[in-house]
Amino acid sequence: MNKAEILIIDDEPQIRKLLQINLESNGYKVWQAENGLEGITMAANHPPELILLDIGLPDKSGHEVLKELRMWYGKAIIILSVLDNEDDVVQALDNGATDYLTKPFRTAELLARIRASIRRNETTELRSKDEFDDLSIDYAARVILKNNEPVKLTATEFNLLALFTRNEGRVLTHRYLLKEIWGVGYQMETQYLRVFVSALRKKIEDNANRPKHLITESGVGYRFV
Amino acid sequence: MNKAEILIIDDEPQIRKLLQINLESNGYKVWQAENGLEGITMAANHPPELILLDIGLPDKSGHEVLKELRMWYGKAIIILSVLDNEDDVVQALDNGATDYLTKPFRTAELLARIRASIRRNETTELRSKDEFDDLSIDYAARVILKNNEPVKLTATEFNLLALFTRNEGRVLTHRYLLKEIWGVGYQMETQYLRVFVSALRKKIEDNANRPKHLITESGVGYRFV
DNA sequence: GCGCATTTTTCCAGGATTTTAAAACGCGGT
DNA sequence: ACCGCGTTTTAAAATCCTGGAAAAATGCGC
Repeated sequence: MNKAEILIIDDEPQIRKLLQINLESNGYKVWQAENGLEGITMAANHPPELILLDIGLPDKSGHEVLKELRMWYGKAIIILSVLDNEDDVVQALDNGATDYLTKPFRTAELLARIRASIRRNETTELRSKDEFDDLSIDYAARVILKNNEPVKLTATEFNLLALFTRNEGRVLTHRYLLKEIWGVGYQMETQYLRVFVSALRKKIEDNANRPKHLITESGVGYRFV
Repeated sequence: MNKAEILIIDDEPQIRKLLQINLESNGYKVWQAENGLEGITMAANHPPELILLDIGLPDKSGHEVLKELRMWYGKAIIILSVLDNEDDVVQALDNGATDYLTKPFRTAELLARIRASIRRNETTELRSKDEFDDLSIDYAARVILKNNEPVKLTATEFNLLALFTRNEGRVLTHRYLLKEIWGVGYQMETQYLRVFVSALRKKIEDNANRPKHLITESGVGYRFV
């Protein structure tokens, strides 16, 4: 088998070095980033088979990085952390981490967990970019182009649109959209959706009164076409 | 969503009880087996969404059970063990275990790892669709195609049609249809059905006067063919 | 603390869907 | 051919849902 590529995102050079030696001697190709932003960029330019992510990064919390990666990166992300806090573990796993290991970790176990994660990769495939007619969306860079012109969206607007484009053609119910963007507990706040869908239509539709992308399914939800 | 089913294979009754209480209070349906053989049989007769497997079983070593299960069982298997032996972890993961937790485990973490594992199960599942002659229905996307052209249905119309297609060939009584779509208390409102069946026929039949899909069973109900 | 961008609330008009009511139809029996 | 009965169709009224505008609250960077 040819070398699987692994990206390490960790601010401690010693840890990176240690991981690099272990991984390379087991036939992996290793890339390194020393903070979250760099890691996201590298992953976007050259998506690896697996990401090892330290949760205690200097620029962004590892949880933030994890969430951003998970918007478009479908393969394995293993969290490494000095924290053995149960809340962190739960939060990371619920944000889409594949596994969570506490430092110091046992090398053979880490390698086995890496093998297990890569083995299960094949099924999931997410794109980091999408094109729809006059729209293009880059999930990693969080950039939208309409007729090749950049469109400025707020954070919530982008998240909502990304959720739609990831589910092209499907009806997404009000409950589902609210749960995904605002979290459980907001599932009754349908007025939020109206406001934000309306804002999105103004920005991405040729004619917001006659939307061709964001279609309302009365009584159910919305659909992106 | 309906309850995911989890099978516990563990010889210690206290552990099974503890797991059962935790899992059931989190909305899972729990099955139990007290040894490897029984576990394999139960999993074969009624494949669960996830298996919790103790590695220290009396009849076979848990590693054996794991290998046998993996010959045909594709979904998540989480290993629970009192052993914190690195070799056991590595062996289990390399034999196809989804995860490995050491007893005593933290409950919230176990639940999070279960959620993560079940989530991965789902992504590999196919989208539920049905095809009937000139009609195709995608339940998740809420899309109907007639001769490959999308047909616009209102929420109630779609729900009603989906109920019919899920029960192809069967006569559904007026009472049953009304209960499923409008709820108990509407079982006398046969008018509603007549109005909506008529609307559906206009949209999905070639000739609404001579329906080939939505057949009237006079005095009883309707049948989808 | 101030100013700006964004998110959360509120309100109401207009639109779409569901409900209600009534008329038209089809079919078997006489 | 006519009647009766259940079904289908139509169209109105009632209800519910959505979109727009804009004020209030919040968060964020300086």
